Amino acid sequence: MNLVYRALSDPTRRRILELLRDGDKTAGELVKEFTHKAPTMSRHFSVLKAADLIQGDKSGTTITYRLNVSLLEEAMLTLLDQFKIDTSNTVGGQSDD
Amino acid sequence: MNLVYRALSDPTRRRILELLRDGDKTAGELVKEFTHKAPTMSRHFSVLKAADLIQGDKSGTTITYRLNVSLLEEAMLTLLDQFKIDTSNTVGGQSDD
DNA sequence: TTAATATTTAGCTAACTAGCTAATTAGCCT
DNA sequence: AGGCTAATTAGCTAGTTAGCTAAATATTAA
Repeated sequence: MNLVYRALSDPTRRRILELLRDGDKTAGELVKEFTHKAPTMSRHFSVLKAADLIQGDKSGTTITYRLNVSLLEEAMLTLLDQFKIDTSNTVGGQSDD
Repeated sequence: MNLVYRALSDPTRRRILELLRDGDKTAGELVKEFTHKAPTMSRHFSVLKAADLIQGDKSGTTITYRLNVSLLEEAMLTLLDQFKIDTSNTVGGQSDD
């Protein structure tokens, strides 16, 4: 869980996750969306992978990254639960406590 | 918002927030709950204050810290929203855009 | 095998962070 | 004023992190 917090603590990594919400992207496509150099982005990818928030599928020389939606959701909900926050007053939420 | 992520990225600070969920506590009371020295804890308090997650009320020589529940909730919900997570379908849900 | 491309790893630096001790500020009490 | 307590600020160190360039790895194409 700590890896998830660490992963989310960087704005570049949060932006990567947002971009992947709109569909899978290759490492190169993601790099183009930022001003950072490829090696810098690569390390961000591995931090996200370590937290299990994304997953990379290698095909030939390109790696396509995919958001691990369920794990991100789970992480978020665990986070909410940790602070006992009731989501019933938001989009589609239901009370349970 | 970045300050919130930064604040949440440290386990000691998350634990402080959890403790404050159960009621207000003075700086000294919080210090006793950890093995860290007072100055270390004090800096954690100021990080949490900078993110507006807690609030300190000084009365005499003691400072009572209180969780800023609504801001924590808001931060969490903004977080969920950023990743377009629907809290009604919990884990393994469907996409919606 | 050589070249080209996609991506990562290695190795560096500057900036940041969390911990510490010592010193400081501020209020209370006699 | 002087001492006591609560808490913070100052200043240090060790460890971590995010950025870079250069080098390595791996795959495809000629």
